Amino acid sequence: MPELPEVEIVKQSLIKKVRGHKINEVRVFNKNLRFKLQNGFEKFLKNQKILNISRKSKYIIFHFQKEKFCLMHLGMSGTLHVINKKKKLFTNLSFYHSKSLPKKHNHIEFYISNFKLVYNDPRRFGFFRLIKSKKELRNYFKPYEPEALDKGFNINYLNQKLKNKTKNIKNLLIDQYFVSGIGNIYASEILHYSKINPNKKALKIKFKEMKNIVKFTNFVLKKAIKKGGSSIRNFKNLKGTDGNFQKEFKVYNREKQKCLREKCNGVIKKVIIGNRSTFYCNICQK
DNA sequence: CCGTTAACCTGAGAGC
DNA sequence: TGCTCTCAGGTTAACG
Repeated sequence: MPELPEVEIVKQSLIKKVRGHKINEVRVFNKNLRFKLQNGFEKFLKNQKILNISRKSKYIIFHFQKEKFCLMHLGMSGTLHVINKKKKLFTNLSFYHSKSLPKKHNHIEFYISNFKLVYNDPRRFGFFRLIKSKKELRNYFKPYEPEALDKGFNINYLNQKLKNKTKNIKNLLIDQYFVSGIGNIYASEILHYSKINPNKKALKIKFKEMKNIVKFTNFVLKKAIKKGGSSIRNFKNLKGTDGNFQKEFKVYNREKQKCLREKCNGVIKKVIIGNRSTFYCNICQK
């Protein structure tokens, strides 16, 4: 479920909670996630000190000593829960939250200091990947350049790349190999700010519209981070409180409601593009 | 090579 | 209550 802003909030929470700590033990209950956990997963992580946690597009990166890393992708339903050893303190500290400690779908437990970090994922679309060198890390993320917030995602990049693309701009924005970090919610939001119809062919995008895509991608994603991400189901931060950006959606989940653009009398439409729900105003998005 | 579709999974919520 | 149906913030193999 999380897109770049939500993953960023998870990263910030993890830094506060686990940076500098050692992983004492790892227990795996189900290794069949989106991809099967690599052999020796537990052994690789045991006794590793977590030097830092960073984020690239929708990935969390755990940094260990001797240039070892572990990537974590939350897929659609991956959540992390901090559980203190005394059971009564179990529920509050969760990066994603459920009203009580999830009983099902706890697939991995990381024993850290005096608590455990639990990876829960009902749909099992999330995955982990062990990385054994800086070079391997660089290579892994090469196809995901540029990230939406990188300087490389700029007007020149779009100008060069869009002219031979026949597919629609909305599908292109959520294509992680074109630009990484944008998902289904923020693609609709960015295109509304940019006044571009999501069905518009990429090669028909004008120079001025490209400028808007760059500008509003930055604007929307950064504002979403500032607001703590979007909580439309159960996304919570470390303190167990909601993000607030869902209150600022211009189009997402607003089918049949009035367009919020000033002086626009449009009504938000919902269409399916590439199997995903897409929201837009057919008056001000051309 | 490119673009599109279906598949991978489970659970929440709507409608009846 | 309970059944059936649709939908979900992601990724990618397979197809034409």
